[in-house]
Amino acid sequence: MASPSSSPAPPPPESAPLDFIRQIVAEDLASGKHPFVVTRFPPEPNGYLHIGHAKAICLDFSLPLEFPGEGGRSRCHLRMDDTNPEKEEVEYVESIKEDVRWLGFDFGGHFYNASDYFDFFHDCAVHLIRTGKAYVDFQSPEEMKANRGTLTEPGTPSRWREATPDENLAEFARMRAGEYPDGHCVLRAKIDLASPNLNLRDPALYRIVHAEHHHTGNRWCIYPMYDYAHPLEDAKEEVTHSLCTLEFEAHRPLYDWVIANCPVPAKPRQIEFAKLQLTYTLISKRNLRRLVEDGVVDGWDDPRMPTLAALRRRGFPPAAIRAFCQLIGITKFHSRTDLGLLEKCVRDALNKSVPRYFGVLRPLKVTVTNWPAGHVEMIEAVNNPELPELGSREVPMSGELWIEQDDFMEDPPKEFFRLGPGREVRLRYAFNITCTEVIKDDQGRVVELKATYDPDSRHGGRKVKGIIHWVSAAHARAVPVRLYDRLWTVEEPTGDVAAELNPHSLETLPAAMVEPAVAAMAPGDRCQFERLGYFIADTKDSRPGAPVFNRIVGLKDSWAKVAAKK
RNA sequence: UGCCCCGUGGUGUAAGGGUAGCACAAGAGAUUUUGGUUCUUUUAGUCUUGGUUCGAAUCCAGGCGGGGUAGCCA
Repeated sequence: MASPSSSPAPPPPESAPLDFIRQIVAEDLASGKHPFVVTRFPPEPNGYLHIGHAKAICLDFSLPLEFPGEGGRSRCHLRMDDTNPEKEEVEYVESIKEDVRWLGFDFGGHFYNASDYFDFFHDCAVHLIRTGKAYVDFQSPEEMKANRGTLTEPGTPSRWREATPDENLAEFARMRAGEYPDGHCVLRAKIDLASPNLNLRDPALYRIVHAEHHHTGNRWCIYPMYDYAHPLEDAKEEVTHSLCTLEFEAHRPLYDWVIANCPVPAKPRQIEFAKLQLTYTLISKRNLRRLVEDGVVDGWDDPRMPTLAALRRRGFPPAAIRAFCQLIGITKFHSRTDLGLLEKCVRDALNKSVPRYFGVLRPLKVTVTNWPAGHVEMIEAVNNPELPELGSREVPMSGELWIEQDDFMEDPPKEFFRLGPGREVRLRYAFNITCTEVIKDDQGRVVELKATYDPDSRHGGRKVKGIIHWVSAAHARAVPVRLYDRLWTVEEPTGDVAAELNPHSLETLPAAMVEPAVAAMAPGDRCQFERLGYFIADTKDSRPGAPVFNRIVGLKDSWAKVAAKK
């Protein structure tokens, strides 16, 4: 399938100051604590990756590029954290791989599944039981919760807490053998029921789940909990720096406890950073799932979604997302980044890479009354003023044109530089025209303009302030265009669809008029429609010779700002 | 309510005892056959109160504010 081009992440510039995580990594390398670094990106295959994951991916995968270490052995693993058979599906695994590759990162042969370590987890559990550090608890979930205590009071021990290692070993074997139904008992760590950190009040290590696992099938009916499995996964892979988001901070003592009490080949260090939040955007998987299931959007890859699949389809270049992630930095405090910064990164990437064409979104007919009947003139137009090597093309010009409705005002203010009755503007790369007549329909709507052109203005002519784009009506091709806007109307959406959803997040224009060259664009091709914005031929809905366009992002529009002030 | 983490221009972030810097946004101007791009420029900040120090955004204490945390989710 055609997919908007990807490009590998280049080695990063060595100018930016180091964030606190990079400082730690640099120190660990300098001190000789580690000869090279190993990181990992460990998504749970239960949904699609989103822009928040991109922040983590860029961090995890950039570190080995920035700190190659001894013999260039630094690396980043891609690992499916698939310890919950009830939530995970194999189809997500492929989309996750695709998204990581699309972002420009290479995990080489370092693709792993936590479920490949199930035997190891089991052996460690047996070790914990033997050393008296874990026990099988038959309390119901409700009892366990009640006996966990409160924020101010310690928990009370389960009556199974003092069972002997042999008894626990036997019970754990029964759990594993499938002798008990779901929820009948759990394996718990024996740590400290009075700990001020609730995570240390004898946390569950294993639960019984009789469910088929997408990767291990029916081999297991007990599954490890995140807090137990994750440190073991990291240690197994000899990860040096295990980076995760802030909500796992309180879990770190448990992470360290597992590492300290199990026979592991390495001692990874967990470091937490703040997850990404964006204005006008809801990122959490739970919310995205709801939008999809409720039909608010048209699937996980609806271009209004913040999933990587959607951003790809929307036309965001991976390099822009990488640049964005580098710009926002890594910290430990909660913040919310301006969505405009992401869009700015997208514009920057596209400005310097993509050809320009003429396209008229909302066409208004202009008849040039003094144009020689039937005459067609080929006009040379530059493909990208930033990239002279992209050359130029010829655009046909005739006496009947489409221009943008927004480029005409019947009663324009003085700061409006475009067309109005009696006003003169330049048709970009072509001629100056002067509006001589405004034709309206029964309801008083402007339906056509008549104008005269200045034949001497082919390569200059009178200097005018307004320059507009245009398309020859006889040569124009009609294409569907979708204009996307932010999904939410408030800076910090809560997910209240009725109150906060942007009713104009998608506007579909069935027939925009574009110059002939545009019709030849292949799915995934991007361009700028001059003066309007950047567009991509949709990879899903385009047909050969009949592209359907998505607006990636609009151009900066300083006229809109002036107009808004009035 | 306990414990833990965190507070720097509007926003995102540097500086980790010695000139508060950068980017985005906003404003002004220049250039421009895209009201784009580019360039110049202006505005604007260390939560608070004490303490240590010749000197504190930085170290210490209290306060205030924000966040996390009591799944057999991750």
